[in-house]
Amino acid sequence: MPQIDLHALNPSQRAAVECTEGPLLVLAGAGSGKTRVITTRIAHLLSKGVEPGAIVALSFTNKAAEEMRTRIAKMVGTRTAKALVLGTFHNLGVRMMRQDPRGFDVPKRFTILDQGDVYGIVRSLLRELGFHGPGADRRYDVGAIVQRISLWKNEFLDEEGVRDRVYKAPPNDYDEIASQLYQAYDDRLRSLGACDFDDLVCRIAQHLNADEELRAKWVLRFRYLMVDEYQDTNTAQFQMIRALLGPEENLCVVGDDDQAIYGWRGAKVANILGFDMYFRNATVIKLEENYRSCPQITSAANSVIRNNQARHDKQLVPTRPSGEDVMVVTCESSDRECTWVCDRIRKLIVEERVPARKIAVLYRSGRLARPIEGLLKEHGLDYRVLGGQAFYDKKETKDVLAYLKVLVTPKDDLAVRRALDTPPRGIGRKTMESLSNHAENNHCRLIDAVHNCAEVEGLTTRARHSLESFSTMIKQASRERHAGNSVIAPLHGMLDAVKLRENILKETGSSENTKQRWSGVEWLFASLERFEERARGDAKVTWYDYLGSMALTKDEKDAKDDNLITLATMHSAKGLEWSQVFIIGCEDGIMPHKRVIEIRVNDAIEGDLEEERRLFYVGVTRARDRLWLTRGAVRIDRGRELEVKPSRFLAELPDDGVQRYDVSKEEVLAADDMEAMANAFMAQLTPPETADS
DNA sequence: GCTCCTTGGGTTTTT
DNA sequence: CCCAAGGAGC
Repeated sequence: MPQIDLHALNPSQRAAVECTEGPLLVLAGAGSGKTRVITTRIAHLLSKGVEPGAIVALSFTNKAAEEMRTRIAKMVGTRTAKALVLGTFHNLGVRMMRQDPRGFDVPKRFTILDQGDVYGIVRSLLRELGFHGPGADRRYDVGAIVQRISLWKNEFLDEEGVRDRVYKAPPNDYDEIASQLYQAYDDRLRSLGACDFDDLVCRIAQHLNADEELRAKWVLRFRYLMVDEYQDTNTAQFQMIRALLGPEENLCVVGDDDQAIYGWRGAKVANILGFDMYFRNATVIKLEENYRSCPQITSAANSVIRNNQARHDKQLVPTRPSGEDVMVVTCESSDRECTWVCDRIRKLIVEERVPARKIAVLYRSGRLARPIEGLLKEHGLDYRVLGGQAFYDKKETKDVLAYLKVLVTPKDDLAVRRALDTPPRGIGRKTMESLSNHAENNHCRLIDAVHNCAEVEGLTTRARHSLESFSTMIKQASRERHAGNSVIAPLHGMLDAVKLRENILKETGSSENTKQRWSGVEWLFASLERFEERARGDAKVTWYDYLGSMALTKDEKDAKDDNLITLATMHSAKGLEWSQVFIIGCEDGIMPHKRVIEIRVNDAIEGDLEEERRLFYVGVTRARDRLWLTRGAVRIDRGRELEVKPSRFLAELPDDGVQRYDVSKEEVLAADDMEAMANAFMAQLTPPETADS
């Protein structure tokens, strides 16, 4: 039995661990030991004899889930930890669908689309429906449409519901177009036999709610549910949880409404704000003791977040002794801000001997990182950048994966299409159209149309030749694969034949960039090899499993061990902490962001000032020991210079424990020092008649 | 069909 | 200023 040291916990933490029955809301302030409570609670359930397979713990990222598993494994052993149902919402969704495809109305072997696939589909629908392409009056932002479709889907709207909502709202091109695409998009996914990420949650919720028998089956299996980062759940996720809940309602949610920063992608703070209204018998436990930051920082955080209306009343109570004051630093320009911050970092590292890994620069938008990156490089300081662009998969990885899929799951039309597309081989829109027409008319897959290209109508000789050699290549590789019982050599062969590497080289230009890109491909091959090794030992492991897990996992090379300065958006900084933190660009228009203050047509969601404040709060609470909030009086934005006001959140900081500091004045002050000293000298000779009070 | 240039748009991101 | 997508011209 696991050894759990309950005495290492404070009273509220212990209460959260020991409250195992019925609905429980744990409001876990920043730095309050949340993960520890979750893991200990699971260990406690196990020690009471609950089957590991009956405990479900859901989180939002693979990383969070992984961390949970490692920490639990340390307490209860790897064996037991493995038996827990522990993962992301999407992960659990896939597992359930795989186990019972019929129940959830998906094909036996459905594919999972990632962001890039979805963009591609919406882009081609836009063209097919005449919104893009010849005769179109303007170009539309694909992302704005994808976002709408996703938001609507997560609210379980059908076509009619969407029309209703759009009809009621003020007229907006994007709502209009997205509503017209909504059904077509869903049809397209079904004809592809595919699910997007939203489906993995929505369909579970919908089918469990519609089918009591199906629901009963799953409810029997899962007896204790836990959800981490509950403030980030959306409507679909809430419905999924609710549907999995048995009559005992053993649901423990952990989160912090003050750190809800994903409203723009559909998260509903209302889920956590209204938890104790929805579950009337819910226990509510607040974890307010903060083990992370010094009192100056917690007090700054408290003082800012107090200004939000919609929140559970709570505070961060510091447990650490007094430290350094929070610094609010004003510079005359964004350039000066950049040099000042980098110089301060250099001093921290060189003079104060602070390890680089303890330092972070946080910002509202990725663009602000660039000048800092440049200057850090000049100083010879190494850094890593979190968040930013890498969110939809790297092109080259997806290309290689497409060729792999053509080999192992050739009925995947999207993969065939992608492989045909890259690198360019004289097959364009026209040819592609002829192929998919043929496939549709003959009720076959795209790959069959390629192999039978002799029968496809409307092809140029050139295109036909190109298709023939593609087809030969695939067949040859496929033979090799079966002969050698491995996919690696034939895959390499294909990639060499189409000169994919050379193509990447040509596209990227800079050689450093190319090296980096190709290293992603090498990583992929290494993972392929590991997989084949595993599959040889276990016949149940299939390519289908591998590809499914690829769609849901990223190649995150954890640079935790490297001693690097961190640059991060405040969004991607959530859940992390550093000893020394700089938050740059503390200006109105940047933070809060301009688009929150003034709404634009392609914004699907109304800007939320309170969410911006929460984001600032998240940034502030990342700091353990020292915090600098910096801004410029002038910002160089897209080549033009703009006068900017200080962030309105700076005015919400307390006077105690905060020092305001003007970089330009300090320089002036240095010059003025002489004069000040002279004055003091004079004052000594002729004391002032009145003293200020 | 491919390449280069124009055009328009620029917040945050996980699965 | 900097990037990506689409269209014109080859």
